This record gives sequence, structure tokens and C-alpha cells, in this order.
Amino acid sequence: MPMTFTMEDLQKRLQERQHKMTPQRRIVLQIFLDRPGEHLSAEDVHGILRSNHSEIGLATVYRSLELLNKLGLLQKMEFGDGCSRYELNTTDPSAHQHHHLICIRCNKVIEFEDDLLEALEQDIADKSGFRIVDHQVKFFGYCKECQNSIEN
Amino acid sequence: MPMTFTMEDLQKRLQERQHKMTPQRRIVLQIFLDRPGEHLSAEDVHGILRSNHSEIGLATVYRSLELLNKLGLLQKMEFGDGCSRYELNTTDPSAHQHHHLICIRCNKVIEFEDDLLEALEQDIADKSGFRIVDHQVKFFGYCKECQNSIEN
DNA sequence: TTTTCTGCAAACGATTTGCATACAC
DNA sequence: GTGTATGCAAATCGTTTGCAGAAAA
Repeated sequence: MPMTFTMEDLQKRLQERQHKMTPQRRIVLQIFLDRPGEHLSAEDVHGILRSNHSEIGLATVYRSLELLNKLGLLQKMEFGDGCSRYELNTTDPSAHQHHHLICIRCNKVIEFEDDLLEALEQDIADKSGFRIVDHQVKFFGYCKECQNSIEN
Repeated sequence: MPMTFTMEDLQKRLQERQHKMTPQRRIVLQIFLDRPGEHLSAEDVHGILRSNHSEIGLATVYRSLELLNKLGLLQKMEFGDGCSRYELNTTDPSAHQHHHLICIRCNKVIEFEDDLLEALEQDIADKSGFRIVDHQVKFFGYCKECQNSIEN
């Protein structure tokens, strides 16, 4: 089980860049800590806050997500559904970055890791001369459940 | 050099779905035929039309791009610059789908093909049970030229 | 007290839509 | 002629921004 961040990490990283610790930022991070593995949009977060009776302005949600991303606590991603989504980073530097399988029938997003990807990246770098610093890999298809229900 | 589509392909595919051949659709496709390998946004296309003295309403440009995509003549993609981009598909069914290396300094997009990707996809499918029908692979980094100018 | 933050409302940019007219078939 | 397409303007949607008041440091 990969380690995630703590509030102290948030505090420390905010201070390093002369930002301030605020209840809003703490609460937004806590939402992700409470939901490991979920890919939340700004609207999702805003809705969760609303249902928690801890309303925070939508603009502040956007600003907090962007900040937590810059601080390295959240990772930003796009699944082609028209909005940015965020998920908690792991603190484990040796962890492989995971990637996403997106079911085009039920819209489920599942994650995978695969060592072949590292080989692919190395191969691309060698052939192209690019110095690669990040990648995005998404596979679209039908998950097991949807394959079954199509057959029936 | 991969084969691309012709106006006859457009005509045929339009008829199959009871759509009509219009000058606007013909002109939009021609723009892509004239610029193989370019990744054009709706605004790009609209600008080219403007400079060609063949103005077409922006809404029609959007509708044409979406239609050409549905007909399989164009491929839609996102590079994270806030707008959708399109490029001509090849007609060669045995061609490997190519992928993109995006320079995060000069924003150049270059394309690559790599057989390892097929292996990766097969591996993922085996492990996850997903039936994969499409994928998106983007690598972000520094192109050769930008690596050089950073060193200087 | 100084600087950064928040919340609100207005602004934004890409894309979509409603509708009357024009055109392809 | 019939049904689809176009052009325009207005609407939409996610996101960003300006600004005045609030709150961290």
C-alpha cells in the first residue's frame, strides 16, 4: 500500500514557497486523503464540500487544486470528459507511475502499472533524442463487466 | 509515405450515412489534405479559410471537423493546450497508429511509431481483462534543439 | 501590519445550440 | 419538394480573474 502525504507535508511545502496554511487548503487535501484512488474534478470536490456542510467558494476550490498540484501533492489529469481531474500522488519515489484504462461503455477508470512502459519510454528516448520528463498513457476499451453484458 | 483519403472517400462515406456533400465539407477536408502531418484546431482551420478568402462560419467548421472525425477521415486529439486538434488519418490499415512527443519548452509536437507499444497493449489487455480498442500515448519532454539551447 | 487568501460576480475561451434561411439530393 | 446544412447570435460549460474584505504570518 503506497504511502501518501500528510498535513505536515502540506504545511512544509506551503512555507517553502511563502504560501499560507488555510482551513480551505487543509480541507481540500483531506478530501483526497479520505478517498485514495479517486479522480475528482473541481465540481466533484465542491459537491463533497457542500454535502459536508463546509462550503468553500468554487474559485477557491480551483485555486487550491492548482496549488496542491504545483506543490506535488496532487496529480492533474484529463480523461476526455471535458474537465480536469486530480488524484493524490504517492510519496514513494520508487513507485511506478500508474496509468489508466478507461471503459468507453460505463466510464469506469481503472489503474494499472506495467514495467514494459519504462522500456517503451527508454526506447523512444533513444530513437528520438527527446529527453522525456513525463508521459500520459490511456487505453480505451471495454472492461470485463461490460464485455459480459454486451455478450448477453 | 502513407496513403490518405480522397474526395471520393468523403463522398462515399457521406452518402452511406445520408449526409450531403457540401462545398464547406469539401474545403475543410482539402485543408487537411494540403497539410499532411499538421495538427489543426478549429480556430486554425477557420484562420486558414479566412486567409483563403473562403470564409466559413466557425460553427460550421466545428460541425465539419466533428463529422469528418465520425466518418473516420480525421483523428481528434488533445495536447493539453485547451483546444481539440485534428489530423488526417491514413488509409493504410496496417499502419501503426503513431503517437506524440510534445516539447514542453517550444511546444513542438513530433510523431513516432514504436512496436513496443503493441506489446505493451497486449500485455495490459492480458493482465487487466480489458478489451482495448484505442489508446492515447503522449510523452512530454525536451526536444533535441531545446536540450542544446538549454546547455548553451 | 504586511502579505497572501477568500468569495463573489463578472469575464473568458472553446464549443454547442436554436432557429430561420439556403442548398443538396 | 424534402430533408439536411449553413450562418448567425445567443447559450453553455469549465475555468480564470478583478477586487474588496478577511485572515494568516
